[in-house]
Amino acid sequence: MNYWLVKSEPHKYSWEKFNEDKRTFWDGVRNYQARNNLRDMREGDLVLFYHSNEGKCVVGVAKVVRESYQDPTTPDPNWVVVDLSPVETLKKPVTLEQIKNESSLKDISLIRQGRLSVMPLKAAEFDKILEMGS
DNA sequence: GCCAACGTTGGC
DNA sequence: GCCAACGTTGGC
Repeated sequence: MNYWLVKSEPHKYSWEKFNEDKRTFWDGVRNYQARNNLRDMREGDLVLFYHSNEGKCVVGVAKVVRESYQDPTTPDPNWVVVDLSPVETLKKPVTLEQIKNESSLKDISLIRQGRLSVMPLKAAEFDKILEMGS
């Protein structure tokens, strides 16, 4: 079981919309490192959902329901998507500021590599953020 | 809206 | 294969 964090701008695709849809394919990744992370996702892996720009907080947990396949929005075979479904909404969103202030989370990619939109998390980091959000 | 960070592209 | 130019992301 692996853990991940994905970013979405809420006005582009929000957690609320995701919960209405119940399932979505995660498209729009056009960065090789993020793409490689998508390809490493396995069915059942858990994924934190982060709102960038507006909110700047982790708002919920999703899970991988279909492993990577050709991005249906482009014929370019370089790009893939995965299918995700919502699992639960955090009682309290965990803000970027809280994460920055938490010493055990200072090494996560969200902070160290701000522009990456799909990143792996260690189990301890994932658990810590869930704990902060409950 | 600005700008820093950083990935990508293309000329040499 | 280096590196300057350029584009994109995302925090502020």
